[in-house]
Amino acid sequence: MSMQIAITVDHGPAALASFPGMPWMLASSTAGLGEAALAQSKPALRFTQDSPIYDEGDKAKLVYKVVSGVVRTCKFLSDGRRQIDAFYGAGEMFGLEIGSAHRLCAEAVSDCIVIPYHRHGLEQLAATDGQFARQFVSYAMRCLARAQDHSLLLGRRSAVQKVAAFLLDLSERSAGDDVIDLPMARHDIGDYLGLTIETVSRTMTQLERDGVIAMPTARRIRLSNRLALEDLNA
Amino acid sequence: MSMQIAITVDHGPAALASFPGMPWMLASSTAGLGEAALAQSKPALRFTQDSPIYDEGDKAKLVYKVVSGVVRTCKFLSDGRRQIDAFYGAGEMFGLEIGSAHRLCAEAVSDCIVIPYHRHGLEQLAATDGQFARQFVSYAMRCLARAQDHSLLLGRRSAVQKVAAFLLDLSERSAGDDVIDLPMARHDIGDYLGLTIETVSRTMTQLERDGVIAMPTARRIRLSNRLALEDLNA
DNA sequence: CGTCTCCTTGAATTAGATCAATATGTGTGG
DNA sequence: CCACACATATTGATCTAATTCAAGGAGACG
Repeated sequence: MSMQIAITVDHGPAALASFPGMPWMLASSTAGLGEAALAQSKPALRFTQDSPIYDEGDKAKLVYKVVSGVVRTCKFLSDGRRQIDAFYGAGEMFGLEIGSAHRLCAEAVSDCIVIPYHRHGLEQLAATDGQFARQFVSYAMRCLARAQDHSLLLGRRSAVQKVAAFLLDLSERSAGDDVIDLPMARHDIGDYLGLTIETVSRTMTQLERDGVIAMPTARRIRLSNRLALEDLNA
Repeated sequence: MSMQIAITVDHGPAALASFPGMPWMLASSTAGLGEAALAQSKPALRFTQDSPIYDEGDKAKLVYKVVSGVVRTCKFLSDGRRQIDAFYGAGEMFGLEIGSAHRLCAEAVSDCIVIPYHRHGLEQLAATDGQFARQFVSYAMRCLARAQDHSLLLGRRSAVQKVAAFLLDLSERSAGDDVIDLPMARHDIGDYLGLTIETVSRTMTQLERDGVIAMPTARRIRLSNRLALEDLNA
């Protein structure tokens, strides 16, 4: 079911600035100039778990920012298998494209709220505001760095190394907390790491047996031995 | 051996514009404004096969454009294994970073000539010239798209699919020619696709047996049945 | 003509996938 | 609150694609 309800959310400058871990523009620099105009371009949208936000090939007229929840971008193969390209959490942007169409699809991992912006508006703003444009580039380059790291992970690492890196990455994203609440299912983790759910599960129980992590519940992970996790990836 | 000789090459606007398949700026838009200033910032450099251009962690003060030959960017793991992130051919740029240091190392796949530009100069130009800045973003986004495709390839494809996709990509880069002259060794192909040299070799001979490709020599591939190759990836 | 590097091929091994079953929730209606 | 259905997660038993280990070829170059 593709539940998509337009709701009213305060997303003026103040609200935007309050999102934690803001990785991108719209936070500080352009609070005066573009912010207001852009923020009011569209109401926030709510998506229920697993509902599509846009599909591969859809016209890419909007760019999104996550307010709450988690979004995944992915591609499907003809045989139904899926590769998840990235997860996006609160404050992160997704959906920006170089061409006219989306190259990946986006789906709600959990129930989530996102704010859509007109891509055209962003581009115009970037064209007139130099500082904004620089943040634009910076954002793209950071995405690129992430994608490169992901490639390295997928190409030359064992299942344990992949899972370890994934957990460390998640921990880092939640301010380095040792306890992680996984917003996504094993299936998602597998499709992100290029593994099956069974291998993900087995690997995690093995890490638990080795005392490297603890799993109070399937969705809650405690990094009991962060050093050991880091050592796995060298 | 790290052979790196400064040589004099005509790389003024005319020479630059003549590189085929120019994927980036400096070609058309800024021929008047920034081009001349940037082009004269440094003499072209020659690197011999397998010599390093920069290392992971080096200060990223320069950005490079390939004049001739092929360059690879890669990361090394503690166990000595290597993941090649990308290959860059004539006219392509590499070495642009978001932070102060290079996140990958760059090496000459074949003997090659590259032109270094001052990153600072590019950034300044981007700050003053809107059109240049837009091409800058466009370049970063295209790199991102490539990296995402690469992730998909590494995560969820079999050896044959990887090799097939690689050959098709190479062909596309050389204007869709059915005959490809591989500039890189099997080792490089393996490290790019997340496979061993043996698997790359076996896979290619299998493709040859199936009549999908022909290999007059190890480094020359003819795509005899492009359709079959494309079908492999669906 | 030998040496070195790169490529191919073969046999044995293994990490991870697949197939199949059981467990652990989690929400629903009685 | 319990019983049931349904999702998601774990665990076990094979199977297989790709790696690893080990020889041979085939060019390139002095």
